[in-house]
Amino acid sequence: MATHAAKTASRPKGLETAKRVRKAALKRFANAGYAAVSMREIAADVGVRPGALYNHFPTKQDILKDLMLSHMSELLAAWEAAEFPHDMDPLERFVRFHIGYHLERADEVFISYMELRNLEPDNFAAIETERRRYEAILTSILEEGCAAGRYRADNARVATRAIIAMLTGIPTWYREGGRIGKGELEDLYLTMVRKAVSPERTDRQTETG
Amino acid sequence: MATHAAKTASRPKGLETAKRVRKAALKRFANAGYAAVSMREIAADVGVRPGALYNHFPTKQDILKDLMLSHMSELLAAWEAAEFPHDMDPLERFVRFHIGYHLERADEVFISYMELRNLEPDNFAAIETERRRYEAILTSILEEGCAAGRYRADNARVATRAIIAMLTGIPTWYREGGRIGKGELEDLYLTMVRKAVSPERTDRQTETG
DNA sequence: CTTGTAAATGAATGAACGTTCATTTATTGA
DNA sequence: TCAATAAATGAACGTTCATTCATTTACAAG
Repeated sequence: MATHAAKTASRPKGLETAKRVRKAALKRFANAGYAAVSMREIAADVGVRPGALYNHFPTKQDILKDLMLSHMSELLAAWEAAEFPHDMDPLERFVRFHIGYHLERADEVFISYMELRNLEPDNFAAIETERRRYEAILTSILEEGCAAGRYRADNARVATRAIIAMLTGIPTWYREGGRIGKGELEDLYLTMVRKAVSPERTDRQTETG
Repeated sequence: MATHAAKTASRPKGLETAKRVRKAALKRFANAGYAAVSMREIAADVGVRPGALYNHFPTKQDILKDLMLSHMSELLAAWEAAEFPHDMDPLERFVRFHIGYHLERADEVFISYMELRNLEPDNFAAIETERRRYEAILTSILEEGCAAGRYRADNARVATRAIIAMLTGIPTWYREGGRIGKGELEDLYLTMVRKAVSPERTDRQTETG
């Protein structure tokens, strides 16, 4: 019996096509949103007939799942592999890494938090697990820094979300080649993040009132 | 001649129906995304046949435009109308207002930055104008505070975006009735925001390196 | 009580959707 | 060289889509 669908490609040409499908879908999903992109559009980008896509991905949903899952695992792998000057403190490492990676992979990042609701429950849960793993990196950094008295965050989990939201918002407005350079951008955010979790008192306004 | 479409309703029953359409579309768009919601679903929620929707909105796109434009103008109006203790400083006013409003109107807020790409160019431009107006409020607060020496932000426009991204991220994870109360949440973020733009030096790590 | 018209119906439009599949074409290992 | 099968085709599947419109129903003003 010749099973028809869901058989993942294996020969070199097939792997090449699958890669082109991922690339085309990534761009389309990032620009128009998953629900607004048709398999026909992706096929046209790849230069293939719609039916051929099903030699490489069993469903449209699986393309999205593939993109999001591989993004999250590549994000975590990139953090593990990242190299920094030996005297750079952990918070600076995280901020610089996060900004750099999110600017490089803007489409993947965008999809991974815009299209969460288009994931079926199982796929959604898998992504959420990875996301929490990434957040836990920053939470640990903050907690250790607080324990050592270098930082002060009243609630490390909340601070984690605040910082990540702040950094992840960058690609929505920042454009390379504009007024602000990438290094300058990193410095600006690093300063704000450091101050936000600094141990120094700055709430004089409320006490003098 | 009986013109058929795009005639906005006027009688009491029609205004009532239009309101129900907005309400149903708001919930659906927020939960599933504009592109994934059908006019048939909205009509079913309202308790009406699909064709009847066109007595109140000329197209599906106009429903989205209506929701987003009225959200932005209501946001700005709410800021103008907001009342605070007379001795509360402007930054605290903004932070508390923003968090409170965004938690109250989570669906509207969510749509207004998730569905921007589903807006036709004219509608998109109109929304962007309002968004910039809102950002300008915070930028002014920061610039005046910096001039007075109460705050220090190396780049007020960047700080504005950082703070707004940080605050706007709250509704993606915060749930009322959970471990953290709304007042406590506001306090946590207020502390971080104040520190992030505080005039005090906190970059000892880089200097001792 | 009639009349104008707002509002809703019910059925239909053509187009687009994701997916299937018998078939053809291309490539590879034996 | 040839059988096995990966990969792509082209056409079709049933379904759903946003929208149109002639018709009916409901209501408010004269």
